[in-house]
Amino acid sequence: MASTIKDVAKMADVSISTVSRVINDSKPVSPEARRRVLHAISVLDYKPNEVARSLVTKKSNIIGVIVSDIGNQYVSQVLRGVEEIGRMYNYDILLSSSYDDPEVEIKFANLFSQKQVEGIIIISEILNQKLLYKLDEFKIPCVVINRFYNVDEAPTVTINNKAASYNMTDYLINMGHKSIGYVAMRKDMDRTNEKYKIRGYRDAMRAAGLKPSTLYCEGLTEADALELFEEHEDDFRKGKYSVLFCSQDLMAVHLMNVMRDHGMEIPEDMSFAGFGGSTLSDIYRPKLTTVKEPYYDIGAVAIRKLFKMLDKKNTDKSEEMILLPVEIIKRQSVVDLNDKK
Amino acid sequence: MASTIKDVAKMADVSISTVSRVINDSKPVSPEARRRVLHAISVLDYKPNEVARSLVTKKSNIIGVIVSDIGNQYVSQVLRGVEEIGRMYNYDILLSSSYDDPEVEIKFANLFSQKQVEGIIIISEILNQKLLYKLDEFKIPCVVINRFYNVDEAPTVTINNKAASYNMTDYLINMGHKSIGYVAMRKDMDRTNEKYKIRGYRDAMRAAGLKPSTLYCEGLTEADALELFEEHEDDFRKGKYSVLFCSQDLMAVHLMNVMRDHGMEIPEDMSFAGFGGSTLSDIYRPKLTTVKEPYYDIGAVAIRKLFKMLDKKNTDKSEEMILLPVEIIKRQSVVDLNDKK
DNA sequence: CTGTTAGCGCGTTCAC
DNA sequence: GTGAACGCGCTAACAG
Repeated sequence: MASTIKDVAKMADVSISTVSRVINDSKPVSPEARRRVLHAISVLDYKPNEVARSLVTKKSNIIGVIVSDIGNQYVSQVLRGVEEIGRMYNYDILLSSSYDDPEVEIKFANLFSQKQVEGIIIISEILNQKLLYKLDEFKIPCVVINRFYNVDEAPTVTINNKAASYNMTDYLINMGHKSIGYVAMRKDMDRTNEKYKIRGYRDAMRAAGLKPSTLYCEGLTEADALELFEEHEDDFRKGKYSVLFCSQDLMAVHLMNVMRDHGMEIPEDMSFAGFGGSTLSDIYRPKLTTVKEPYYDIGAVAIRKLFKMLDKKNTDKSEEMILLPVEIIKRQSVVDLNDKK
Repeated sequence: MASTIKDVAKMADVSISTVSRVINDSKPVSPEARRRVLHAISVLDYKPNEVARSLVTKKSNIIGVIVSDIGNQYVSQVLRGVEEIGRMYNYDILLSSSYDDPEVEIKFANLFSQKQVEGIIIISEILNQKLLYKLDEFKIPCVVINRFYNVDEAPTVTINNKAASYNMTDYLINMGHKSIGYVAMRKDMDRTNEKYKIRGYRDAMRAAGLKPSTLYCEGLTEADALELFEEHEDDFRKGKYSVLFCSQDLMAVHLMNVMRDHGMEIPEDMSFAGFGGSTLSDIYRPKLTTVKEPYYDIGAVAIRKLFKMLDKKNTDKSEEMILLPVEIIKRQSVVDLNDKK
């Protein structure tokens, strides 16, 4: 059995209050007593029981994080930021993967509240209103990180999808491209931030007097890419598009693969731009021009926001949305048509 | 303020003991009393405070996981297994990234022990004897997951690196390759499991009457790959090797990139095999033949082992090593030389 | 400066 | 079957 505050008190021949005082440095203690306590602590290798402490102080120093899937690259990058900043403030992370099941998320919220977490961060693709409602009911502060949805019920950290998409499109135009196709996920349309990305693309095209054209893809698998390719093969061969701007890096890579499999040269026959800034975009050849999302920063900002809410629980009720800047990474997957003139 | 057991007792007009009994189903309670308690619980939306509970039962239902870097693909895949199985047993995961700093790992071990975690899983590249010693001192059960080191001080879950490497080499030989080069990380040699991989390769080569040849690479970056290429360019051009078996997928991919950049055709001029089974290996073209490590299973088995240790703390002191089977994934990066005959 | 006391919320004797 | 009382390990008044 580990030693308790009592053991220390006994050995140092003081009361437990005095021990508590030197541990927390909460009240003045005579040098002599402090010395004896410190000595006893080191001899007994005493470490305060945080559970008992939490019970009385009502501070667990734990943040609950509910993610869709920890195995997801995007999620783990964000989590990195959350974890590191949390650590700076002496907070631990209680982690759970919901696999995007709303009911499971609610179950976790319950569990976490029972474990007395002080706040919760949600990294999820789905929008779980019921969960937010529940958290509000529990009075547990909460910050949402979501690539897809805009949430009004809680502070959210994300990027300005529309501006990012606008800027990338603008860049492509500056590279001399006029026939720019946008590849979007069909299943994510309407309900998600995808629509903001598309809007940015369309706005940029129209501002340049060009005609936007969107292709829809069912999912993120290679098969989905193949399907999209076959559907539009004629257009691709005829050179209807000089570049495809894909709403996700992975889709761009799959499409490049498929086109190559069908004898097209990349980027000569078709330029590509992605969205995300995944490590894959840097490893693949040609290196993919893409919109780099600041994953780490998103996590870091989110937990900082959470701490702020913890501080002044009453005042800062601003359920704002924090938008982080993105970076357009210019690589070889986009050919400069200006050179050809 | 959330309601407590007292509130429930008051409303149900029973003592807190009775409430506790129906919650834990620990002792018989009259149907009538139970009904009233249940009703009060639902009305008050009462949920037991797990912190208070832990304090008295000495069971936190929390497992601490110390990882090198949660942003690492390998780590997050393993964590998935840990998390999911942990959940099945109603355990939560307290997560922290050490970034491979031994001192930080020890700090976490202390923190975790103060938070009364019941066990700890370590997913790290480094071998931290001091940490293991400390955990032993705390009497906190611990399982180690390590791709590189063999640990004797605690149960370890890993794969049979030597056998895996042997089998892959054997496969390459069967594909008609005779001049098989092995690419290893220099910095990981000797101290790590890398040596087992090399041994497997060498044994397989010798068993087939072939001469092993190892090339050393400094690290995992593209620059490292380039350096290795330049160092051995002559050999590569002269066809000294028909295939390179790389100790990590990423290195294989970087090397393929570099060789292509220098005008070589892959896999025509050089076949490639990797180790890891990363998602990248399936996305890259040509798809990479590789040894697929069962990341999820490794995590799942590790936490199961931990639970076993928690069960019968005294009996199961076996500090064994659990080896999981791997799979050789045959893809297009290795050409079949037998066809050419 | 210090020790005594009263809880925090809950599980668990031990009498009734 | 049930409730009163104690204690888990600790912090926070409260007197002194």
